[in-house]
Amino acid sequence: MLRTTTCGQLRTEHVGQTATLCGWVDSYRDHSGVLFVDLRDRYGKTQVVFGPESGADVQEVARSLRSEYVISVTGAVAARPMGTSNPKLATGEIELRATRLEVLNKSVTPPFQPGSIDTPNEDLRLKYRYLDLRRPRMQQTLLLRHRMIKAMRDYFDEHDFVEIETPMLGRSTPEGARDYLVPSRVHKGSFYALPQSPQLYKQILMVAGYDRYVQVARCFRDEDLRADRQPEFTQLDLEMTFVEADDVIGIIDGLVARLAKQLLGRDIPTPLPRMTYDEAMERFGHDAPDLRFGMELIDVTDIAREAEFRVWRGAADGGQRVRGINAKGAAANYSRKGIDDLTAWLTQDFGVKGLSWFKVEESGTLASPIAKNFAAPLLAKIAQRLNAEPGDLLLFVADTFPITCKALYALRKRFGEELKLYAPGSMHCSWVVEFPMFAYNEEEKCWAAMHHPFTAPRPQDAPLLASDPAACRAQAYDLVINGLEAGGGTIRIHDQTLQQQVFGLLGIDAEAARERFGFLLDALEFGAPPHGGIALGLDRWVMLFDGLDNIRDCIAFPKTQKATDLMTSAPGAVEAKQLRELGIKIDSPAK
RNA sequence: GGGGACGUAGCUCAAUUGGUUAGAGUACCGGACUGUCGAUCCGGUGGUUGCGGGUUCGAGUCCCGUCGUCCUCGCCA
Repeated sequence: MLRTTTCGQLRTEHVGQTATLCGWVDSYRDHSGVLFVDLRDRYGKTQVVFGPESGADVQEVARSLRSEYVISVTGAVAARPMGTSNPKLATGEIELRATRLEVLNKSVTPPFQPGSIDTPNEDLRLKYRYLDLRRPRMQQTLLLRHRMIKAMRDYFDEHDFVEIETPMLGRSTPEGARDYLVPSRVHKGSFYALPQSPQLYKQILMVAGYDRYVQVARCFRDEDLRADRQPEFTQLDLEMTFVEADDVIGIIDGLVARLAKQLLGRDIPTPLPRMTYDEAMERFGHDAPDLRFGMELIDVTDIAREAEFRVWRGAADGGQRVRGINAKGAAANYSRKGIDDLTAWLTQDFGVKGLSWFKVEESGTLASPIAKNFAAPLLAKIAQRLNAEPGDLLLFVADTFPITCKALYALRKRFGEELKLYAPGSMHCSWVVEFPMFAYNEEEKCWAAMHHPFTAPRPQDAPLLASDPAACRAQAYDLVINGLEAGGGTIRIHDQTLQQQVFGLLGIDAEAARERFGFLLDALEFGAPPHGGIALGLDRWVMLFDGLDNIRDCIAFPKTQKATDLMTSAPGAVEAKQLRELGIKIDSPAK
């Protein structure tokens, strides 16, 4: 070992000992007669002192040290002189009085300093990721990530889960997200697909009798990125045999409580609350509601039917909905212009035709350009329904149910942030259950699976498959943390006949089903047990547990929004020879 | 594919309504300093304002295009 101690280790109890530290020069302060160097490694920072007793030679080398030089220092651990301890450092009571100094490696002047307070722009951080990852904040996150994965593995091991790896090179399935494809050299013109999730393999493992499977699984989806979406991400994937939805939910409840306690020192009572999909859409307009604050969606369609206001009345009479939210005390926060901006945003992003609004005046009356279109008793009804108080801002959308959901969900989310309706560190976990089996695809004029085609309907809803697919509910459950889908799973179909019926509804005929999932259908015929599972979005969990607002900060080497890696410049061109071997011709050459 | 924000010194930012030689902090270089810890003090280097066009007497500022980063809609079973 080149060191005896890390930079986060020494305390007053070590005073008098000799220690050798290695690390990066975080900062240096040259006072001529005495020099200070803060030495950093991932364990912390220790102040190293080069005084007269260090010797002229050592002092001279110390004077040449610059940011990010890698050095090894030996010296005596000493208590700092009275009044010079630094409470900001864990090692702030002591310092290392250097007697030996070796520069292990120099550094060119870094484009930004890992020890600096301000964070550089993200493109720079990504290009020099090795410098960015030296920042204590990043190290904290990656260490939390490690501890989380470790705790998860321990937890599942205690519950008899077996970790089994599944292939990265699989076959493409047209359902779901766009696949990342890998060309086959041996079979020219054929492609592997990187897994979107190990879904089919884990089901096969249940058929194979492994009873409880878990995997930290890398998954790939070639879709456009978001703050909480990367093309390459990690799932904590699991599957269980002889279980019902409650069993899977119960296991995850236990995991959530364990991790919150172990990683955050926080008590989360279980069982976690549950809400049906229908209730979530009605009360919050979304299947992953942020329950850290209220501001629920309120329906006023019945009131709209009596209104003079044509926009409302027309919508209500036409079978659409009029719903709104009460932004408590926000009337003063949003000027006429501010509300116009909200309207423009909702029009652009969600296709609403307009935004109706009222400000509640001191007298309790509703003020708005559209107020004249409402008889006084109706205004009173609206005020009462929304629990309006002076200073409140009431906003309404009159449109189809899906559009009112999207627009009001977005408004509610935005108000939650802008009006600071929840404490910064707060965390709320819950389940949304009883998802519909199918969503009708208007463009393709066909049913699509809400989760995936292997999801089992609730037993009591199985007859609806034939009569009313829209009403058929799945044995599906999503874990929601702070308004983010943190995981989702289902009980699977283990019966061949039922599976065929669902394929039929999805427009997958027998031949196509055999072509794509023949191996699974075969497996279902060989004594497939009832089974179900869930996949947790591990990157998102880290993000939520660490109070971050984007997934890139939870991943050591993430991609940009255009799915490139600024450090390695991936993706890049390949040699013509490589393409020839694969039998691939490029249509439009890369720039 | 659509909408939006941003791009100025190595870095973080400023620059009035289009108007003189584009500034500050920090980093970097040199000097001073024996207890600092975001050290301090003195001096200095550092700029094709992302790139390309255009409008104008004059463009960091306005317009068009393009590249990059981010946010977002579509998309993400």
